[in-house]
Amino acid sequence: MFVGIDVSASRGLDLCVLDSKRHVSLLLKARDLETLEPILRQFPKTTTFAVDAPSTPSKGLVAGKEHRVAEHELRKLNISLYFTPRSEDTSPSWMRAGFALYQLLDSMGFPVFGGGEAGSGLTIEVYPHLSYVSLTGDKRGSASKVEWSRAALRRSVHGLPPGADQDALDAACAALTAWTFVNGRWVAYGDPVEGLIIAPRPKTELGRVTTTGLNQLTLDIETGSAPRAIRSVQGSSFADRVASLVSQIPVGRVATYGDVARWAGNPSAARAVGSVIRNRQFELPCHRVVDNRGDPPPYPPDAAARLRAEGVGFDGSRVALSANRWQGPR
DNA sequence: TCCGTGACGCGAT
DNA sequence: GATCGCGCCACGG
Repeated sequence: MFVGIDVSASRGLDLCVLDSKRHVSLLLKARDLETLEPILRQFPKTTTFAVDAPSTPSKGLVAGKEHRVAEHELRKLNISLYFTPRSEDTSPSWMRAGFALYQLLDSMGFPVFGGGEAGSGLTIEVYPHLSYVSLTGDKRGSASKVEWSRAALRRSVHGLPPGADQDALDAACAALTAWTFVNGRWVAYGDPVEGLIIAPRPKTELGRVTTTGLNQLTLDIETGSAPRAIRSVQGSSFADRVASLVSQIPVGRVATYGDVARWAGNPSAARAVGSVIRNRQFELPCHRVVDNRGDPPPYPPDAAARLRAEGVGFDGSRVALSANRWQGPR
């Protein structure tokens, strides 16, 4: 289940629920958080929430600026958005309402996604305007904002009431973005420390950051290096990220191709991970990367024996994944 | 460019 | 389970 929430101080909160087929199953407005809370508590643990509001105040990672890394990156792509101040107290009321919402969701067991593995049971920050741009590939032509929004959602969201206003559309857009997140069709902007903004993966390239963005950030997490305002290693390729990740799998642990793909920032590129590893087989501990069922790789020929020697537990000819799977960088 | 190629993953049978 | 089909995607020729 995918829940999008549009936060506004004056007009209240709009909530949209999408099922796995992206059909609107619920669309409502709530006056405030107290009104919404009992409804939120009814969603199952596998729900993914998407909130249209900043998840955290700025921490000053962008040198000399107040706004967050995500806002800095998006502005470079010509997408304007709210600037989040350094302190919660100086934030506008709708932002404070948003912070409270994230806090509530966290207490209910839906923490904010901070990099790493995408999936359900999380809360993501979204920015509907950005999602519309990703979906349509344009920056809104002559159409009015509502028309543009509705058109952007038409192909992807089913059962949207014709009378839906901008806030409702934004909530639906947020829910759709949650769907793309769980289904591996997303990109992230920003820095995990200052909040990641998730958007559907654009059909047309918005800018270089979209493709190199996530992994860079994943690498920053994994190396434990201090977060940088703007990732400096522009050149790091998917292959480099894969190599870096594989080389970090500890002795006695394994990862799946899919795991590596997710950590490298491209959840659906498991297959490509295989080809990258093959190209660099001699420089990597590639016996520690197994497939989804735990079958060891074809190279090196003694992969299984090596894993046993490292203490990895087996179930027949397959690695017992649940007990030996590496949890990933940080 | 464009196109074929896998050390994948998932759902259906 | 075991297989199969099909979608995915970074690479390289």
